[in-house]
Amino acid sequence: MVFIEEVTVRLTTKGRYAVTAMLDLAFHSQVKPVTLTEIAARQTISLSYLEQLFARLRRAGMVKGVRGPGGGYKLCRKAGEINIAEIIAAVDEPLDSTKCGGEGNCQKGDACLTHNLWMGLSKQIRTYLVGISLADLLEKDQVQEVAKRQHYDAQQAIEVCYRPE
Amino acid sequence: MVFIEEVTVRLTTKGRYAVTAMLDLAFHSQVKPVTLTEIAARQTISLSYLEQLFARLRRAGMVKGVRGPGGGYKLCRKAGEINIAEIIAAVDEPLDSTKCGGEGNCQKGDACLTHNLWMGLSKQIRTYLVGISLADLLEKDQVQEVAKRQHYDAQQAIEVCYRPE
DNA sequence: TACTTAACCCAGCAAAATAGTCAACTATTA
DNA sequence: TAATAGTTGACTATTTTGCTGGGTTAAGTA
Repeated sequence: MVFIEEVTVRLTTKGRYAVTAMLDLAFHSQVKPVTLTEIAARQTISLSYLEQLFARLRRAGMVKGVRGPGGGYKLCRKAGEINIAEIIAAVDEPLDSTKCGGEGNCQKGDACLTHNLWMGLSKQIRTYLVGISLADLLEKDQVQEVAKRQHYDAQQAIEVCYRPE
Repeated sequence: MVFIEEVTVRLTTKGRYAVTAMLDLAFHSQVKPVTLTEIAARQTISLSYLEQLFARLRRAGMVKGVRGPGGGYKLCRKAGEINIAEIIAAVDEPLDSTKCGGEGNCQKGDACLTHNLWMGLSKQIRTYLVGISLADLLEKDQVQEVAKRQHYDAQQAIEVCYRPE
């Protein structure tokens, strides 16, 4: 299976709003749908801005809108099956970030070298965030464990070589 | 001991430029200082923008400028002692991110709950990035290969620019 | 000393992203 | 039918981004 991976992770206030809102939703929508008005009030985010964010989250298949009285938003999947990276990716524009798309025009190797280094790091960060779900965050105790485990894994992955002085 | 920790990590294009430039510097400044003009050319970042970024990196005590001919920038510390989180923190404005600074005005517990969840995650991400140094990135296997090839190119370029005495 | 180099500093500026308002719609429920 | 709440789009203000261009200052070199 081949994904066109979105390697570049941006972690802006926009993403923070989205994650915060999704956390709020995951926490409150277990009984009934949650209106954006409620989330807006609780998290002090403007309603219209939330509407924009949730339009994207909906198109990404992460939430479902229920119209009419008693309606609101609910999660399409379980909180454990929604990770942080996809929330951020849903609200952030792709912004391809590769000045030399793939290979082509980077004759000067140095540019591509550093470029690839950054892409590698970015991918690591992404992998890290993929490993954290909404449910992980809601169950605080687990979070710490998961975090430690993933930190270790990631470090292994890049073959850290700390030189003692 | 109490630190006023900068918990919120922003990962924007600005931070990417900074990390990319620092990687370039770490890679090339082992022999002599590297000019911003060189980095600008290699990484296709405007010189003036690099100047802004390096002004911050310098104030953060990560790089040192050497004036005059043969000058440029060099790292203040070893590449293994400079981590990604501090590079990003140096160029990004603090942007305190806490709407309820500490405790005060969050009577509604839900808001603070979600807020704390986010802060917890943000802190994890920060911890993750603190654990990755410039040296870690440079010491990846694939890098070394490319690096060897490029060392020749780089030398050529230097000999072209600077006439050997 | 004069010249060059390159860091350092600053004012401003266009484009983009951010965050939000307003208004009109549609689907659902009571 | 009326109220609710999602859906959509156009439009605005503010901030950030990335850059241009003009300097000044320190350190080498002829």
